[in-house]
Amino acid sequence: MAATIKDIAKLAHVSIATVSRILSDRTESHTEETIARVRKAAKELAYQKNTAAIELVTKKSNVVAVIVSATPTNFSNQIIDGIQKKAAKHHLAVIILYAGENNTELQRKALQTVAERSVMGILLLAINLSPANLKFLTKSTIPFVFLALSFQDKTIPFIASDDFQIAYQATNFLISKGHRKIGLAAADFHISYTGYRRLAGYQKAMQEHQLQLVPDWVQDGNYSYQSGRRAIQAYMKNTQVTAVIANSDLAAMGVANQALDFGLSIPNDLSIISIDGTDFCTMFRPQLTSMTQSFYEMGSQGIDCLLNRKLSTAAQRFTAVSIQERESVKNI
Amino acid sequence: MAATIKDIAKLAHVSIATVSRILSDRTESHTEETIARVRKAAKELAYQKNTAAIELVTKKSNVVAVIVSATPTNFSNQIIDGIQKKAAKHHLAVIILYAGENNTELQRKALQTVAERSVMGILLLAINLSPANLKFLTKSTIPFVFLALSFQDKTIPFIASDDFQIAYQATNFLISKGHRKIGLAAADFHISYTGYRRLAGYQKAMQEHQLQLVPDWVQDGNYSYQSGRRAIQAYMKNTQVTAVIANSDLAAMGVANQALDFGLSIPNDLSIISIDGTDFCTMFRPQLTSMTQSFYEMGSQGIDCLLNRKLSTAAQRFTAVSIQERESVKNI
DNA sequence: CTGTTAGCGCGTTCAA
DNA sequence: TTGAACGCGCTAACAG
Repeated sequence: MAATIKDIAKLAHVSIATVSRILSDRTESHTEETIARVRKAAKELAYQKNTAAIELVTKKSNVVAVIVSATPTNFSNQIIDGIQKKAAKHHLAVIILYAGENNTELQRKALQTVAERSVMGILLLAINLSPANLKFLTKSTIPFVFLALSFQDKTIPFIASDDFQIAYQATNFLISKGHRKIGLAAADFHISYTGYRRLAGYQKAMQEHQLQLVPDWVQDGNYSYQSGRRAIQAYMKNTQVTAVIANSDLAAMGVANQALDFGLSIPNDLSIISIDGTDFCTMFRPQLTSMTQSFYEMGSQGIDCLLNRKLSTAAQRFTAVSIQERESVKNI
Repeated sequence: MAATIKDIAKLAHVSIATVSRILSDRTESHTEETIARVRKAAKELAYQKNTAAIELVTKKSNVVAVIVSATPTNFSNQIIDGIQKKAAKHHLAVIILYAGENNTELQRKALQTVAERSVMGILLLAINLSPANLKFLTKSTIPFVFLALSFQDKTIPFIASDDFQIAYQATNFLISKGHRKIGLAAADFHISYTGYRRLAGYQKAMQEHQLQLVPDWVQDGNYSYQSGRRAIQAYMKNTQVTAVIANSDLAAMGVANQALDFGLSIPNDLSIISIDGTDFCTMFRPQLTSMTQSFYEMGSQGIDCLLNRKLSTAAQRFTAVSIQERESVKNI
């Protein structure tokens, strides 16, 4: 079977303690000759260290767990990319677990899995934890940070965009283009803090410009493609809206396609600004103007945060958002 | 710190062996009363089992590792979904590791990570392993299966679509619609077995119909959006092609957009059939006709395969492909 | 029905 | 500079 340090010790005629030291690069006080002999033996036996044993004795782990939702978002890849790159720099291994979409059971299972493995930290990508699961997490002593999701609670660490600002700026942008009747589509305004804040940002901008707030212009959803379609289906009874803020790129595509299906032209009949700014914005026609979030940065900072955390500081950070003008918003 | 079975034993006034048995549901020979007492104590201490310790002694693991490439494909989610569902049924935990795109270094690192953890199996999603890494994997005694990628070598287990058939059927479909000048775009025909087989299927179909094989109609690439665009850029010098087979949905979108940018209409001026059939086919306009692969099924069967493998049987299975007619192919 | 004991593979004192 | 011995938390015989 797999070789152990004991085998190496035997082959190299040294003690296991010596092997242990040398293989973990604690070579300060060892003969060049011994070191070489041990290394050679290790290679010969194709030695693979047993992480379970190491973690058992050191009570440490160098893997960070990323929990992602199977949600219809597509920015996860960018975040994971950021996580991956930064983690590699610090010699951390990263494992990813799926937790379904608002599935308490699956969330619990994922949390359980990582807790049993005593990972060094947990990154939660756009995961809306149930209260019970959140409590489980906070009690677990494992450092964690939420990514791409913000909280009102000051004790929960997160790295995300300022959702109020996103919607506020998007609305102002549309207003600056001459729009007065602006829809807000496909977010869970009454469920998540994210949705709540975006609604607030939108309302603030509208009010600051003495613009009418029509309830029907705000269409609930879950950031999905279908949510986007449904928003336009609802607007149809009320074609006054000249521009809509879609709460995800996927939703924006749904909005656009349903509008197209209704015979509307974009952006001539309807302007769209999308929130996220992933690659799909340029792959769709017309190319989607977007409020672009710094997903890569979120992932990268997530690792930093885990590394620096002394188990007490609850860091809450906002990453930059910027507006990318493409083809889906028209000056009217 | 975290409670151990020793703590529970003390609290419940039993031995650690009893605790161990009860907590792992080996309750056959235990008093209802003891069981209750132990369970209560465990709950009280918020006991979390230490997986590292368990794996150390049992030399078993119930986690399967999935290695995915950061490649510009988008079907991974479907495969992972299939893996997840089937794994849950068997009480397996799944962890996912990224291995970059044809990055030997990252591949090695991912392989190393899972080898050190002695997972119970490895699923490789569309990963083109370097020869050295493949050798490392085969020597490791850990069961593995490639997903969405086939091999000529009969000893390498995989579950994938029959790439020859995919291209053969796609080509025949186009021919049945009246097309004679058919392009094949955006695969790595001279690098991967997948590309090689698809090229062969295409050529076979063309030849069977006495159709001309024009080298320029076959455009190399890497399944990416940009590959798709480049193919059309190349065709421009040679506008004879009336239909193209795009080797991925992303590539198909690239093909379509570049054609659009050149002023072509789809499918009037150019028909497109896409290989993959993910959600993007219906989110794109015109909706993409596709050769749809059974990705979910691949993931699901991948777990079965791992479970049934006696470390010797090299299973090679093909999953179904079907053609979904949508809007991007025109009868001429 | 339950307890005792011996490791699993490794890092870490403490001596030598 | 090196080695012997202990223990991390747990399971698996083997007693009783």
